[in-house]
Amino acid sequence: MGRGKIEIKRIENTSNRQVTYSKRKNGILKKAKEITVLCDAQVSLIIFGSSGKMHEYISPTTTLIDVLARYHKASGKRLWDTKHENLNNEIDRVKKENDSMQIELRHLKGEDINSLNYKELMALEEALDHGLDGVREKKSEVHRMFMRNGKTLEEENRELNFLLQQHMAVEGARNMHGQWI
Amino acid sequence: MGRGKIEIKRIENTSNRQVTYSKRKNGILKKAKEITVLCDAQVSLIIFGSSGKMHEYISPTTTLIDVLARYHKASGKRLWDTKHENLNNEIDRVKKENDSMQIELRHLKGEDINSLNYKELMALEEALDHGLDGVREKKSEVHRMFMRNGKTLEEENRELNFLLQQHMAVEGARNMHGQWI
DNA sequence: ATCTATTGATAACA
DNA sequence: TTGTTATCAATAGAT
Repeated sequence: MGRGKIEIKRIENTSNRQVTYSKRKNGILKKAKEITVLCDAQVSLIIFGSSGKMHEYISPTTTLIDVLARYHKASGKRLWDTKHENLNNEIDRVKKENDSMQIELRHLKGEDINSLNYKELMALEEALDHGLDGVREKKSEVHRMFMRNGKTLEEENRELNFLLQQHMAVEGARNMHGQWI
Repeated sequence: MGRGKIEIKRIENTSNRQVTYSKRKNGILKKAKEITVLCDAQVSLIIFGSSGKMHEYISPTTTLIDVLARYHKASGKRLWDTKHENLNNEIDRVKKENDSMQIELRHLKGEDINSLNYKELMALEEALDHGLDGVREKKSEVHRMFMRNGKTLEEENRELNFLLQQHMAVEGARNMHGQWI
């Protein structure tokens, strides 16, 4: 329905495609509104263009939620049950991860190790030893850092003391002067 | 667009309304398919006629679920109820738990401990020491158990050997008997 | 965006 | 419903 017939296949020219999208999108929205009014129909229309921008029309006599509820009833297809299920699966997945970490943590703290065999205990000991090495090394590193800083602070302290004494000396002189006048 | 122009308002004649509904419904579905193909669009179209019968079109490149997810993202409107929000909260909660355990685990393994202060490092060292004590104790306990079990096995072995010798003696006697007949 | 020659959709009718 | 067809509406290509 235009200056020439077109085949219904992807329009390769990008700008033509976008223009056609815009025109036809308006056309469909208009048709949706019309059938709503003319025929008491309820329409839910959601369109995403290739740019990703969304356009929608929901008959004013209903809501998307309501349409989806009716869709569910009419088609039997699950919509948010599926969503629901996915969320539950996600929770299960994360909780399992959680549990195994929980167990590993307990083991590293020496708890719940009755069920471990000798080999596992050896591996655990090794892991703890390794961790302890790292922590002790870092600890002494921090300690050294602290000592170095402590030295600096001591020096600063000395300097501040020196300045304070100078200051007090000057103040003392001023006060003496005041007394004399 | 027919033998006469019509106003866009509810068609009062029921059968006319139904005929128009049927034709226009087909028209919109066709348009939806066309824009999908021509313009790489994704369309979700759900129509309920006044009879209550549902018709739908979802672009084959997507699913209704996906469209609804994108709708949620694009419009910010919530489609899923409190239940789903609760599930999402649960996921967040568990994931946070996960993260903190992840961190604790790393610390116990001597990883990512640069950000810890001296006090924290001391606590960590203590925890590791304590864990190591527990593991070593259990290890030696298991070792002792094993040794004791080893002894038991040795005894069993001795018994089995004894039984076997008895058995062989009996079999040998039978065979000898057979030869004699 | 806007303009139109054409094609496409459809209202009335059968 | 389905089909036909005179008309109106949508739109492809051009500006």
